[in-house]
Amino acid sequence: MLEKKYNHKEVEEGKYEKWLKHNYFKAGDLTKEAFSIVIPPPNVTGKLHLGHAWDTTLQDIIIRYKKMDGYDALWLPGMDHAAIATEVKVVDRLKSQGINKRDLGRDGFLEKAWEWKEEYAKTIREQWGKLGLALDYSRERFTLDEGLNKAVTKVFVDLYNKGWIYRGERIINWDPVQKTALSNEEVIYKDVEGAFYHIKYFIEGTDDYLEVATTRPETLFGDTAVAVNQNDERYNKLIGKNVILPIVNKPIPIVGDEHADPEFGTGVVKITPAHDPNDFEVGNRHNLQRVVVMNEDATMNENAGKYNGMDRYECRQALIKDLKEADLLIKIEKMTHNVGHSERTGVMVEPYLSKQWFVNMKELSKHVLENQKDNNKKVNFIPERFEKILINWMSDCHDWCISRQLWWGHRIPAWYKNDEVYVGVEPPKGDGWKQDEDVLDTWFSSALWPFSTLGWPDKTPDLERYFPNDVLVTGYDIIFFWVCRMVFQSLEFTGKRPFKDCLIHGLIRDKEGRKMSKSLGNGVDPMNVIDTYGADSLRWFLTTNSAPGQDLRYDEDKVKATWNFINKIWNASRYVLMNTEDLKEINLSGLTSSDKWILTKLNKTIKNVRTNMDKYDFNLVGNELYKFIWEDFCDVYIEYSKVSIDNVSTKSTLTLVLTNIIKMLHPFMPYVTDEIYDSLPIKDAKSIILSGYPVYDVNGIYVDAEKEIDALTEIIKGIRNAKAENNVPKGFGIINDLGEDNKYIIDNNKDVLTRLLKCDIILSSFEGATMFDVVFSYGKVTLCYEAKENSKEDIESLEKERKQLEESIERRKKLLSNERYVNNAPQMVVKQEREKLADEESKLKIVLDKLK
RNA sequence: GGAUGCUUAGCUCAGUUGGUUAGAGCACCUGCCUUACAAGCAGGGGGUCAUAGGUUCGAGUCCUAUAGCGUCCACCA
Repeated sequence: MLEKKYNHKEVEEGKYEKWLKHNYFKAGDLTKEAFSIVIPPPNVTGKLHLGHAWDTTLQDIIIRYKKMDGYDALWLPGMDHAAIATEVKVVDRLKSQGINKRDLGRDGFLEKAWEWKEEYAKTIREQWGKLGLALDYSRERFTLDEGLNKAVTKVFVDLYNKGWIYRGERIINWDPVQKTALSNEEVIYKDVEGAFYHIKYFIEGTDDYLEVATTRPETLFGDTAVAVNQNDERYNKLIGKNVILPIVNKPIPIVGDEHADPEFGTGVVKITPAHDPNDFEVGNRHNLQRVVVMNEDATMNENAGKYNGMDRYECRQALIKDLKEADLLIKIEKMTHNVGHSERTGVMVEPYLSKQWFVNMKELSKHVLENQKDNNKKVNFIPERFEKILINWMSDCHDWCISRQLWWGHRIPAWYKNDEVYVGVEPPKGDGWKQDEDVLDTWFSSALWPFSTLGWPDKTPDLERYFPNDVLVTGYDIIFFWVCRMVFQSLEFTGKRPFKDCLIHGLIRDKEGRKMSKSLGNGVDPMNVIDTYGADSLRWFLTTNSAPGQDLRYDEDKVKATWNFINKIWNASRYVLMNTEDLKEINLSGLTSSDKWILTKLNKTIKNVRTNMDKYDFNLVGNELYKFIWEDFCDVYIEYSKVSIDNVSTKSTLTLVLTNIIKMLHPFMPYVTDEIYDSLPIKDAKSIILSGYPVYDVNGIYVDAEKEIDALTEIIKGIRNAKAENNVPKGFGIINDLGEDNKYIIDNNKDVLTRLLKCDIILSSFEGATMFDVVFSYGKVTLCYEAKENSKEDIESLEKERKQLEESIERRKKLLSNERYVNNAPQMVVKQEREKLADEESKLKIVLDKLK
């Protein structure tokens, strides 16, 4: 028997360990149809946050649903090495211990990084356990493990051999703290207070100058031209002449290029091909030299002359001072502009000319776009609109810079000897070859996650069976740098989409709608929520409180409300268990009308729940279940069942309905439903996880009983309402005036009525006191009680009701006299409209009587 | 500049293929310790669905425009 009150801590204690011990999460039953999900691997950089809890709970719901519904459902766990993110953290930790990364050397550092990984992997696994996730740990993978390295290497070598991976000098986003290249996606743009420095560039051999406006004066040493627009009449006659580069006193050409916008700034742009991506392009068009003026740590190099060795900002100040003194600075104009910062180290990114590896995206993205046109092969986004992010990104994507000057990651399988380059799975034969020092972008390995985790490139049975995955669940924020890349790599290397469905959810925010972040300190630790309210409450809150693809605000009150809901379920279960201890078997012969009614509602609920589960519309499932459990089952059926609780049919119905309720709830609330299931007098499986998901049964629909009890419930509600509004005293009676066809509704349910209404008796007639009718669409019930004067408030409320009824009747009459409405609207709708009208007309009559 | 989401009750949000006086939770008011549950039960109040047009017999729902809030991408010498 269950404890008197729901105690989430007691309920959840030890259950996960029990599930693991029984191997309930292990996939591989070949007699069943396969279903698979791979977890989006969390970074091993820290603890899981609420966003992870949301994302993984959604997946757990799907997996548990499919398992119960007879599938061999695999949920494959794993984590991401998160190259730069982790390396930054490990470096920081070493620094706090007084250790420098370079002093450790590559192997020594990697040892520390692996220690870090093990530490955080352990924390993450514990958190998964607290959330109750049905993960198959026998298949856990890591993006840097041996198998994945094999996959990564093969992909790199194959793409290289196709000519789609190349090495080249480009302007890349350079992180001068971590001393590595970054991809565009690793750069965060922020508004920064800066200035436009207007500098004189004298035209060679004259006293005239061009006014050049720049936000980055320190890059001046790398200027190899200034550009003006060909159509800019102010300057175009100067094209071909030279200007003298200030401070350096070296002539550089004036070129005509469309990059110079006459409307912007002064219309004259200094061209620094080695430090600006646009200037790089201009440089290519005009064959300009590329002069790098900074070192890897963003200090100035020898090309900066006397500023050599200064930090870039230090140099800026010194240079401005010198320009001022030389009367070369015209003005400094304050402005805010958007500047890129490294996502991980926060430092301002330096556009930097360097030799990096790139993936040419042209063919790869073309395949994705073509594939999305085929309904049988495409990735189905849910909600559909998120497909646009994929399409947009694939239609206009730049080459992908994949090399990183880090140690923590997959090392690039390229070797160099003098001018020779070798790329291959195995190191080259012979002496003198030196392997590339760099590693690959972390997304290069996570892009292969859906198939590399299943054994690819080997043809393993798991790959055969569980690929493509059935669904991938992730937030919209990483569609473009993860989902997109999985799609093109999968199409390229397996010939198939990585997953059939891609379920997208939003971001979790704080109560005020702000993003949760460390700097705001508004983050909520899911483990604290679990401690206070239980994993079941958290899970239900996360998955039933927003529409698909929409953001979600964390609201503790709602988690609390969920706890109350679970407590309600708990108590309803106690009621059922208390009354069914002696039940030996489910026996549905001799069902009462209310038994049939709840079975009918149950069946309809099952149907709707399944439909919405299949659409991943868990918010609707939540509404459906909440309403069915709290209103239909608790408020109505349990109350009605109290008059027939000695019947085996009622005991059986209670057990059956409760069993189905907790089964439908199980994917959302695994712990409490497991606990209740184990307490049931009659069970169909060893554990709720192994039991079947409820199935809609056409024979379980009792139309007449449904109508009868719906009507009865409406009558009870109507009388309660009338009672409350008219201050009807306790000892009142009612007369059954429902008419011949409907009389049975009251006659058959006298016990229920007297119990719930607390009325003395059901009368055949009543004399000598006040009576009034409560009217329903199928007849009326007369309330009989000792009369009292209408109070002022009563009259006011009656007048209000009269007004409302009159207006409503007017509206309906008008509608029904509209021929086009009557002819075009569905007959059912018109019929209902007529019934409502009749209903209101008789109600109005009563109100008018009372007002007399 | 391009794309995209949102605007519904005091607050947070639902609202299926258009069906006719719009739903939930929390909050609020009234009455109840009724043997599953007072973290509960019963009853109630509260919204011209951002604005303006349009399509339709009928619009919260479809179309167009506008406003406000938010997000992403690109550019920013």
